[in-house]
Amino acid sequence: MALNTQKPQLDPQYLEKLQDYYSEHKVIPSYSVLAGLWGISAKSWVSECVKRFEEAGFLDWTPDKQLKPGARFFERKLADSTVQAGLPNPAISDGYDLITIDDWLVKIPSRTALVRVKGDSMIDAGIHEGDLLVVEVQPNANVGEIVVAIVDNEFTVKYLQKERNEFVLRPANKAYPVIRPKGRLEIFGVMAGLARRTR
Amino acid sequence: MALNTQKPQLDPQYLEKLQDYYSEHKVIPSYSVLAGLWGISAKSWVSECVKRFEEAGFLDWTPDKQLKPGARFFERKLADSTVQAGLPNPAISDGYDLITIDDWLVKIPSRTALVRVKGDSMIDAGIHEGDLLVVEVQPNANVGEIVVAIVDNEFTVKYLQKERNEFVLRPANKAYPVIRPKGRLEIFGVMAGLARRTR
DNA sequence: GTAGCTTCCGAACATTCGTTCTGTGTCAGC
DNA sequence: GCTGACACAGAACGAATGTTCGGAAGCTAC
Repeated sequence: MALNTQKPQLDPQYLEKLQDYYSEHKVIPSYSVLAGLWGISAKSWVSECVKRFEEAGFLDWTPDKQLKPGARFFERKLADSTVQAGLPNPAISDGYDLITIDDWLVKIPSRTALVRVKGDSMIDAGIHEGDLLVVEVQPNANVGEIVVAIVDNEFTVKYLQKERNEFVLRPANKAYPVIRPKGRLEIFGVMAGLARRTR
Repeated sequence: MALNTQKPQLDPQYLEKLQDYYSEHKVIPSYSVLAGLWGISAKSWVSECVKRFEEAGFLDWTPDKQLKPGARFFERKLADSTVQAGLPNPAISDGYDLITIDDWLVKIPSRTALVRVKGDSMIDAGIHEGDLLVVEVQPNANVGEIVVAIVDNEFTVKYLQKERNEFVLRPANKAYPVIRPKGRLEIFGVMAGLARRTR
């Protein structure tokens, strides 16, 4: 006997279609538009579905009672490589975790900044030009960490190292020289992750 | 004599308040809420201001005539990283503030999956073990693209290449061999980006 | 069978939406 | 002092919104 799941069913395709719509327009549509999007012809049924998505945490309401994305709206499925059984159909298998990329990358939102990477001086550390560096903003760092420092009023991403009791910035690319700052080394923050877009 | 600027004035504070509202709720509010937000007591005037923001490219309309963020909505005021003295406020990515990292990486949510990278066979492409690969799920790909293929019931990330009219999977690491699949090559999707956590 | 769910449709309805139109106060230019 | 912009307020109005309710199918269980 199957145990009572308690939760009413909700069509994952509905959520996907709404997510696609949102990612295109950056707005949640009205019930009548949603009806068209989902192939439903009764607003009353849309209302019911919305309620379920709300209870599941995918949708929410503004203080002004307008529909908005909920906490779990931006979750993505994480395909587990080991448990894959031949079938390329992702809809069926249950081997998915759901996570949001932002939550995974950013631990302390208030102290986190994003910096666009310029140049290829850190290529050997797998940091490419155009990457978005996730930086935890703090005024100091440990030797060996990848830091974002401010040199000549510009951001620089480098390894932090020590050389004869002085801090130096070492690139991860033999074509670039080690930077030995004259005065105090000004650190903007420490690398906590990165995001890259390739398509 | 000043030349006629043509463009009517529009209060930058209005835009900022709307951006703040949006970044909190991820939705554009109605005219009456906007009126409250802007300290205006006539919807007619809100309508006029919206028109101006629309003409300036900050707001736009969905095909269903709903108000939505325009192309320039996510622009940042130039708090440029290069001109910054001392402590910059989180000077982000070139003039643009992202809604979320997720939004930057994922274009079609319903066809996007995340795959955890195993091994270092793509290290020369800047793909490290443990990285989260953003994959657009599709059954075929172009030569030269980085694909996620299913080989022996496991996900493999490799370059897709052609060799004597046969598809092969080439790693980006000289220590690994080229994979020449026996039968049909089963492609799970194409790499669209990646996320890495280093801390 | 029939009883009880669940899924979905359709109409009715008050509320809210955005537009339009008129009116008021202020400032600039002549 | 008059005129014309411009920035806003306020009312009026049809259209669109989301909710409620009643009912028609379909499936399951007994």
